[in-house]
Amino acid sequence: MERVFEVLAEPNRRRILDVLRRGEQPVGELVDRLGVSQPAVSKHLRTLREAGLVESRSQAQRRLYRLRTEPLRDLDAWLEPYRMLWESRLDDLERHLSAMDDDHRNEESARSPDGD
Amino acid sequence: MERVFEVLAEPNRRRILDVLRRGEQPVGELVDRLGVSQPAVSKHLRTLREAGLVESRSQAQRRLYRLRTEPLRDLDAWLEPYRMLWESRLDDLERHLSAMDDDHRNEESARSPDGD
DNA sequence: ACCAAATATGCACCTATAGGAATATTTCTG
DNA sequence: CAGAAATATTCCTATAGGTGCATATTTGGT
Repeated sequence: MERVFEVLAEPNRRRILDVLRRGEQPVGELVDRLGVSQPAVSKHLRTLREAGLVESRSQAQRRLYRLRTEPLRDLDAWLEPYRMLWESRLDDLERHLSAMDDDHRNEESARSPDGD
Repeated sequence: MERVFEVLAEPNRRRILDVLRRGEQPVGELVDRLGVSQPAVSKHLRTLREAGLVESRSQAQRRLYRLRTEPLRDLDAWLEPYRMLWESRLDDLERHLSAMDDDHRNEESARSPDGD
């Protein structure tokens, strides 16, 4: 999980994934679309591959890269408990309460029933 | 978006968010639970705060921190187009096709109608 | 006002990483 | 096998980030 975040933190890598969302692409295509040097793209692809975010196959001298969704599913899974927070509007409630009167409150309303 | 990924890449910061999911907490509580030095926790909290992932209010000498879900919603939104890929099982299809015959395919099947 | 408690900040050190330029590697073509 | 096309790797440098330690800051109590 840590690695996935680190890898996705790089803007050009996210751009690569964006492009690959449209389908398999050779490296040169990515170089053209991103306007980044070929070595830089290759390095990012290596990083992405090692993180399992892309995979490649060879076609003559070219390497065709495509997306792998598995790590993104992990990310989605990581996000899930947080998603529940805003979907249940629990955070809205919290924010509302604290916005009303920030100084005089104590912590009663802040702790969920599931204390520890 | 970039910043959110960078900030979430740090394991201790994710652990902080995990704890805050249970409700507002003072810094000392986080220090105890994480087993990380107090200055380290404070710095992480600062980073999280600047990224909008937490907010704090003062209660006497303590600062109570709580989660902010907004950046996580952004992350969720970023993830959405990718989620569509695996939910529609499009990625399975791609992988299947390329597994069948890796060498003889050309790029017709790789490009989406929305070329650029 | 002074001391203690809780938290934040500054500094130094180390490690990881992105990018550029040059070069190595792989694979096709003839 | 030679040469070209496409991609990968290496070396270098600059920069950012995490941690520990010491210290500054804020706030409450008496």
